[in-house]
Amino acid sequence: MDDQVTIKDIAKQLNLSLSTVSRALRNAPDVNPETRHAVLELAEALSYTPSRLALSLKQRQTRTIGVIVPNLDNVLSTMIRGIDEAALESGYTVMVCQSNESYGRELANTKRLLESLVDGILVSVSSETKIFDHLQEILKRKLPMVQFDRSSSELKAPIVRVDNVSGGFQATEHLIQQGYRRIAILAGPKNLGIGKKRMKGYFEAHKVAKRKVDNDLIMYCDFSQESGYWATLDLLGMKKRPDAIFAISDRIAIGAMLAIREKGLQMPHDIGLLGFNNEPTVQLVTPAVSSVEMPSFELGKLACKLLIEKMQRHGVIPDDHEEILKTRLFVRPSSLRDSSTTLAPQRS
Amino acid sequence: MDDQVTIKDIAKQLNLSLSTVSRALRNAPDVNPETRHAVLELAEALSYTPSRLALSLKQRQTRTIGVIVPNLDNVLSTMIRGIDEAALESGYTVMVCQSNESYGRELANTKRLLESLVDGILVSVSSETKIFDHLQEILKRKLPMVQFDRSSSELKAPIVRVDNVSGGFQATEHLIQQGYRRIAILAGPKNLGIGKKRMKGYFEAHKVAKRKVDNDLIMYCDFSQESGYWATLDLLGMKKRPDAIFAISDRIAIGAMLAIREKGLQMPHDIGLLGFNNEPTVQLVTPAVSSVEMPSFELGKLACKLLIEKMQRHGVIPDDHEEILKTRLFVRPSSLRDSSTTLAPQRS
DNA sequence: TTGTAAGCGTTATCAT
DNA sequence: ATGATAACGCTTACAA
Repeated sequence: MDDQVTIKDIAKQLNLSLSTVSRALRNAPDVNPETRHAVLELAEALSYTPSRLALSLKQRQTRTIGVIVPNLDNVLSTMIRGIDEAALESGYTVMVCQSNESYGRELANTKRLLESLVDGILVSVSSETKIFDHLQEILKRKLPMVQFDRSSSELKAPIVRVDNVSGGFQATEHLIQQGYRRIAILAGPKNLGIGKKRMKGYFEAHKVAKRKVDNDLIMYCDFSQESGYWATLDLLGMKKRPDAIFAISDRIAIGAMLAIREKGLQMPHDIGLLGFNNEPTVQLVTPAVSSVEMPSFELGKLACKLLIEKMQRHGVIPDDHEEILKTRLFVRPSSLRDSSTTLAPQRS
Repeated sequence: MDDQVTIKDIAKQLNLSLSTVSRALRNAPDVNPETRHAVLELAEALSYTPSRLALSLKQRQTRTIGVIVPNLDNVLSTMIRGIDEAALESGYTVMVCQSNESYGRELANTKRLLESLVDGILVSVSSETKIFDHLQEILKRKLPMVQFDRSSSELKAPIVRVDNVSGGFQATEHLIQQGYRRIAILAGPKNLGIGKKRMKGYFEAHKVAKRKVDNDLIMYCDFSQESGYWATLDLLGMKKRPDAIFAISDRIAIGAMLAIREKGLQMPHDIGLLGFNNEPTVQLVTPAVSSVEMPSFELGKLACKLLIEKMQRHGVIPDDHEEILKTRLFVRPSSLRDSSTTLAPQRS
């Protein structure tokens, strides 16, 4: 196909041995300055590029990190930016595989990464994934792995995530403080850890405020806007409808907003609304929607750094290591009923 | 690091030669069924994974496609999904490098991909990139390359993009039909081809309608929401202010919307607004903003298919090949002043 | 300071 | 039907 320039070509033209050229190229100490100069010059002239393939095969490491994500939404894109940055800083290349929320694709991707001999893997588990065999296989091969954002306790690998319990607590506490009394939660898919944790915070906040939770106000749904919409219509159709809704993602919250609008209810007066992720969109709708922000960029960066540490200093990071980042609540008009409360600082 | 299971291990345990094992594994015709069976069984038991590295080195092809993108925004994420799908269908792996709109990063990424011996490259040029040396280098090495979405005529490589002139035309024509007379354009960065083309459509629509363009209504800006905001404030501060704004991206349009709101003007009555990309956000703001949609998923998929074709059948696709997809206008309340016009079909 | 040769995991060519 | 050997591009003892 393409005639790659190799060390051989340089050696031949300069009447040197392969080893000498190799050494010159890598600035080894024991090589004649003139020789080195000649080699470097010719390499430049031929626009020689070392073959990472050969190098990797030889050294049995690729300096590549595989990333498995369920999609490329706003939050994950930001995390990947963080991952990218950390990887670049340490001279690693990142290979992103996106499973489109499908178990089958995640399986295929994992296989690919395993074959490609990546040096380590960052994974955020697809919401659809219930079987972890393929990821267990990674561990079985002793390939360093770190979970980020969405994680599973079935996998014995370090986790970097936000404190979802605390995030759910912040959200619910705020709603309670605003005088809302029947706070519903749109909790996402029933089996998803992230949802369970945010819901735990929701319960804790109620407990601290000495309030009971009405179990009818707990609604499971998909992660889609559609699903948030339908779940909310259900909620609003109840005889004793909720006076506030905490959605565990902004996407779901937007769906809820559409349903609320359709029913002609006013936010924040008739009903309060609060989401999670603080995506740009929630600032633009009317009224702007309150949301819990997670430090996505930092989270990605940290996860990657942790993985690199794990890769380079084998065994230093225990498998049950958890790195937990704080969330931050952004209060906006959708949940601000009590005018005596001041708005939290907003992003520009 | 990790003790990979190789063909050698299998050969040793079965007292076979490497070649036989290799053949058995690949279902070669001339191998004893019993032998094959034994090999396959042991391979399974040891969870043997072929080394793509060794294979690639041998065959001088990686079955990997490198993708260079300026960022991972909504549009590009969707395109990448399309790319992914096409690649998967043909058994290729995709390696996405995101330059974060920075020339330096794009340079580093290109170098990496070149070293990694990808079989082909899909590139969407960063808006900041003015020097194309690194991409020229790709061509110089005869590495198959296809440009998608944002492209440069300086690069002699096929292009897959939408018809931006026609998109700009659709947008402007619609605004004219709605009775707007002073239509401003937020044209993005001055040197960007995509902006120039959409603006060309803007001029053509005026010409067809036999209207003059007031050059004061042409505003250049960044691709950011911020920039759209400030540019719009400028526009609205003019003595003869525009009565409609066509923004060449939704991000910019949202910025414009914020400025319009701030000035207390009503859409679509006082001023019309229309964006480009049809991102989910524009449907959610009030009023919902009209936008020109480009078929991002299909575009990515097509670009990838074209690249694969170019890789597999060398020389069949000429370097000046252009694949041009149609845009589609979604009319929403932000630009719907004339109530006799019906709304175009919306997405669910 | 430079050269020789073995090896990374695989396949292809030629023998047997 | 199976085996031996060279090769892909590079590094690295060891030797000169």
